[in-house]
Amino acid sequence: MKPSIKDIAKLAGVSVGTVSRVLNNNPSVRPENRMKVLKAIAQLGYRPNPFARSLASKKTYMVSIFLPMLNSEFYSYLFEGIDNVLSDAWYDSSIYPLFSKRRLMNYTNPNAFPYQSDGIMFVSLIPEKLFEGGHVPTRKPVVVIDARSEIYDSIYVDNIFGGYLAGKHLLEKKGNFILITVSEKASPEFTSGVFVQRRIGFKKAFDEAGLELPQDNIFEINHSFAEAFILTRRILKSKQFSLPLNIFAVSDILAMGALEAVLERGLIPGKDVNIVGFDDLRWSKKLGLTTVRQPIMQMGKKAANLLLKRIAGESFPRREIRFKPKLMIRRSTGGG
Amino acid sequence: MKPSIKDIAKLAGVSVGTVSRVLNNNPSVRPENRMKVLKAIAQLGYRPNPFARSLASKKTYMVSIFLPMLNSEFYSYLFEGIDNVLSDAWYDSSIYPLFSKRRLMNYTNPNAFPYQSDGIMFVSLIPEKLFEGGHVPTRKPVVVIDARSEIYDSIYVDNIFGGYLAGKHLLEKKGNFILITVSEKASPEFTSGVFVQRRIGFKKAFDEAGLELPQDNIFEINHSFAEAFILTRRILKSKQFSLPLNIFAVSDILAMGALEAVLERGLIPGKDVNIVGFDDLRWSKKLGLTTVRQPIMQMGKKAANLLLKRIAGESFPRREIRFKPKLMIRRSTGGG
DNA sequence: TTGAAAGCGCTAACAG
DNA sequence: CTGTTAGCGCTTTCAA
Repeated sequence: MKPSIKDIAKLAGVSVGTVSRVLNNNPSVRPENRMKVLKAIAQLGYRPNPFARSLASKKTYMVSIFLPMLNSEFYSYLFEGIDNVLSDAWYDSSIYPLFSKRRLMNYTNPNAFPYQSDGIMFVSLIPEKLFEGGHVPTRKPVVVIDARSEIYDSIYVDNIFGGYLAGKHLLEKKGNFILITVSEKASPEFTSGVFVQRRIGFKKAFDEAGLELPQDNIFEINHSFAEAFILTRRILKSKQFSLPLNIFAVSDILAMGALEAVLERGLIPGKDVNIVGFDDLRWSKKLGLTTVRQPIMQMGKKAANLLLKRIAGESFPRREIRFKPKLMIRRSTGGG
Repeated sequence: MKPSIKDIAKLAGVSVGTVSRVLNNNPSVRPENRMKVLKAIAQLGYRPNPFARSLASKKTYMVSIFLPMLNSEFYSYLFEGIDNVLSDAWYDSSIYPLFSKRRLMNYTNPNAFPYQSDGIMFVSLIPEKLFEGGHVPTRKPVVVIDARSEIYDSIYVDNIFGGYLAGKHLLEKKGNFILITVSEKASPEFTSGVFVQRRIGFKKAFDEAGLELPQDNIFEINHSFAEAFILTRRILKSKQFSLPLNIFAVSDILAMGALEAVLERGLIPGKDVNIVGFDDLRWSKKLGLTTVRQPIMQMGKKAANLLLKRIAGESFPRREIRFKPKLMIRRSTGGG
């Protein structure tokens, strides 16, 4: 059987109290005893049982991360940022995908597993929309990423401004304007509203220019490369809009789909059709996609640091950190 | 403070033993008492503390899933399958991404968090390569998915056969043959070898046909849409190979990149260039990509069921389940 | 600086 | 069927 703290105490010839103290870096242990304990630990390959530990101490050195889904590069970067700072602080993290009512039900219970962690992160999810009463059913610190919360600390990019940047840039071009966005109506609780905000910003640029974006020029689809591709192909085929065409797709995934359709028709991106995306994923640069960059990894780091502070018990007013996005001009709108 | 089992016992006027019994659906509780307990539970909104529970019972009703990364659609489907059957059995699951030595280090400790779960899954990872000694540092049941293990139960698709199917199909075409594959040398421990196997199968088709695939026709890149795009563009531009060209890309992601490059050059997929991918992700069909289909969700379900059996203590020889992949012929090779 | 002992919240004999 | 009680493996007073 696995050795317990008692075995270590016995082998080291000290009490369990002392072993516990060296385990917790309590300075009041005679160096001599500390050595004995450490030796015994090494000898038996002992590792403390985290559940027992946290049952007694109320600490887990764990952070739980809730995400709406797993299949976007966005979350890889974000996680990388989060994990970097968490690891430095000797925290581990685990991920809980949240994409259905059924899954959500599990997390309605204040004693659900994820809430045993010292801190919780919600990514691209708004707790207020998820739980009745608007609160996450836990007293542990919560920070929200890639979405704005009224109750919890939140870290996100200024999506309205991002949409605005995209609009301003495209409005320098001639031709027809099209917005490809994502319908968030199907399961609004699992959605953060970022797409709506990008759209608002985009429209704002039009307002400023005294122009209007007709309803017919706005297309709502699911968030997938393929749907954007199909849609754009249909648009180009139908000749419903004359060229040049200027497309703002509310994410790089969508922009890529649009770009592919443009290429398929033998049209020239940046000339016949201008395309702007949002995110600046790793491949966007390589594909020459003009896009609105989010500092994804930094957001992750910032969020992790903030959560760590809350866990440490630091008390300060709810913090809301809004990053400024940046327009990256590339070939898909005739840039470098 | 949160109510504990004692509070329930007191309020219901029974002992903690009885409360525990109703919590665990032990039939030997008088219905009358059961009702009292249930009522008290509802009244105080009581939920048992999972750590205390598992400390005493050695059970967690949790499964830990290790993945190499998060950004592929493949894992979404797989997780969906897994989660379906796990949820039915009242199990919850959490995900631990494994992509760096540093992260791996955490999981070298037999008392690490993920190993407190009742069962462990490794996806696209080979435990034998990950841990010294070749064993996962736990006695909990382990099942391996999307990779073959010599020690643990494993569920995967016959990648060699899949590659073979792709080869056979392409060999019906005229012209030059190209293989786009993924280099797994950079961090071999975090890799399962599926790409190598697909390549082996592909070569086998050539062997059978008495043909050879020259080294110059094989390209190794990272697993990304963009790299496949860039590579294919370069190949097409250089005119190093005359058309028609027949490309097998070892994943749909890569195949998509290749397809995009083909379109960009104004060439016709299925005529000038034939492309075959691997996976059959959701959008592959929409894009008309010929590909080798893996029954991803079924694999997830199968794996979860197997793990559940192991958790239940069923003892049977190590099981190895190999699914047969299926070729889906579409426009990218001139199909429907 | 240390050991003894009382929990943390629960399960699982055991006796009745 | 039920109450009592001894743990699970650890932390944290409290004295000494």
